[in-house]
Order: sequence, then structure tokens, then C-alpha cells
Amino acid sequence: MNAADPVPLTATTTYRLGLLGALAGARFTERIGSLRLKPKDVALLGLLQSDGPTAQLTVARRLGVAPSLVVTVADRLEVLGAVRRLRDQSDRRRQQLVLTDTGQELLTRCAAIARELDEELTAGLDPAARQALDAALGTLTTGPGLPS
Amino acid sequence: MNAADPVPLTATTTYRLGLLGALAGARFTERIGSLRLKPKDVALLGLLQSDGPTAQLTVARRLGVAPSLVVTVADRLEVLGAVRRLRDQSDRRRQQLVLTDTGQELLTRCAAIARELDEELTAGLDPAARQALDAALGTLTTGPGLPS
DNA sequence: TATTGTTATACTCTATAACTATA
DNA sequence: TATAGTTATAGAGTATAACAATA
Repeated sequence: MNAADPVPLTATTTYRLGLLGALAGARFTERIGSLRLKPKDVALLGLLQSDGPTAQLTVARRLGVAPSLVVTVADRLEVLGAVRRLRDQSDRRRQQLVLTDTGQELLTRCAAIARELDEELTAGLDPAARQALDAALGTLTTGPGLPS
Repeated sequence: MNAADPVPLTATTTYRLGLLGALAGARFTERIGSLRLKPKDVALLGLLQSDGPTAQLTVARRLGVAPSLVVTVADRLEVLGAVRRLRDQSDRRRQQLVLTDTGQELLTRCAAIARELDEELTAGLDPAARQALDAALGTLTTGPGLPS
């Protein structure tokens, strides 16, 4: 691999991450459908689990989505009983989104689905390669500059 | 990591691939905009480069998209001068999509953009980790069962 | 009749802008 | 006036269905 033989598009990390990310996302989306969840629902539930009760506008900023979308997602999750809206008493404009036990359970099931998918996606890798992939992806996602 | 401490959602390969894939895709999309290209355009150009002239319906099947979308993308690329439509003489219903020199050049520029992005995305990895990531992603994308 | 490409239409996701209520 | 949430509307991307030309 020298200057006269540059890496072709399909061999770049960018291209491959995009391809595999789309594949993983599509399969995950399909399977969480059985729980009546969509990807943004899972993102919101995950945020509440890690951050605790959070105002809607804060959620919008943390997930990098429009405030109006948070309304839609929270509505859906409220119908499922996965979150509750709690009116903030000191500032009654604000609503804290709170994860319920049902929401916790759904999140647990989503994690199980993702772990199943991991097995399928990385079936072609030997244990060392799989571990190296995990480590690299972990470094990149735990690092700086990442939305949602 | 044992049975009582399962991998949480955000630590799964599925979740991380989805997150990084979306990030890489968004940045790539933004930058190819200066070439007046969209992601599907690049996918079509890339297919023509690797497979040579291809009928539209075949393109649709290979990319895993609806035939009507191939019409839209091919229209856009024809306006840019990146592909030509050649009517098949032995079966005049068919049109072969052919990559032009302009299309080749655009593809070359897309590859350069992707390589730049690779540098930025993997800046947090040491050389060994970067190489391990490349190898793993290469194995997974070169393997079986992948659309587009 | 079946197939290729096209057009017409509709659906999903998400954003922007206008609005309500509280501050 | 400014802010939190909501509602109304619009745009991008893509699919499905109806259609035209050719086989």
C-alpha cells in the first residue's frame, strides 16, 4: 500500500463502518419492533437509565435531536408505560422524563437482542479479532465528540 | 464479565457499530455534498466501477433498493455526466448504466474524502488498534450476506 | 403474459416555525 | 421578554403501485 496504490473507497474504515452500521441498525430496528420500540425510543430510554430523570429539552440536546421529536418519542413511550412525565414543581414549565420499571425491563430486553445480534454479526471473526474489534470500537465511542 | 454482569446495551458491538456508522455516514454525506453527490450515488458509481456496465434492475437488486430509486439516482448522475444510459440492442427494454470518465474521477475524489475521514475517525487509536480494526471490518464486509 | 424502466403516490423520519403556558 | 413544551407544517429519502414499451 503506497502512494501509487491508494486505499480504494470500499476498503476505507469510513465506508465499512457505514455499511456495517447500517446493517446492524436495520437488524436491530427490525427486532425491537416486536417490543413496539423504535431506535430513538431506545436512545431515550438509555439516556434516562444513565442520567436519571431528565427534562425534555435536555434530552433533545443530549441526543442531538429537535425538541419536537422528543415530544413524539416521549408520547410513544408514555403509552407503553416505559416513561412517565413528572411536572417540575419549582418550574412548572419543565417536565422530567422518568424511567419506569417497565422501561427498565424493555431496556434489558433490548440489550439481550443486541447481544444476540453481536454473535451473528461477528460470527466470522476468531476470538482475538472479535476482542480487538470490541476494544477499538469501545475506544472510539467512549472518546470525545460523539452525539447520541 | 460473567452471567450476572451481562454486557450493557451501550457496550455491544451492535450499538457501537450503529453509532459510529451513523457518524461516519453523516460526515461523509456532508463532504460529498461539495461534489453534488449523495450516498446512493456513490454506491451506484462504486457498483459500476466494480461490475462494469449494468442494467438498472440488476443495480436495484445488487444495492437492495427499489427499481424506482435507481431511476432517480441514475437521472441525477446522468445530469452530472457521471453515467450514461446505453440502450441494449438485443433487448431494447434494457438500459445498461455505464460509468464515464467523469464518474471515475468523482469516485476517486470520494475515496480521497473517505481516507481523510478515516484519519479523523481513528485519530484516537494507536497504530496496532487501527490495524486490528481495519482487519476485522474487512473480514466482516468481505464476508457473506451483505447488501450494497 | 412477463419483464424493464418509468411515473405517481404515499409513508417514515426528522426538522423548522408558530403557538401556549409559565417564568 | 424568554423559556419549556407542544402542535402544525414541510422536506428528504425511500417504497409500493400503476403504467408504457418491449419481449
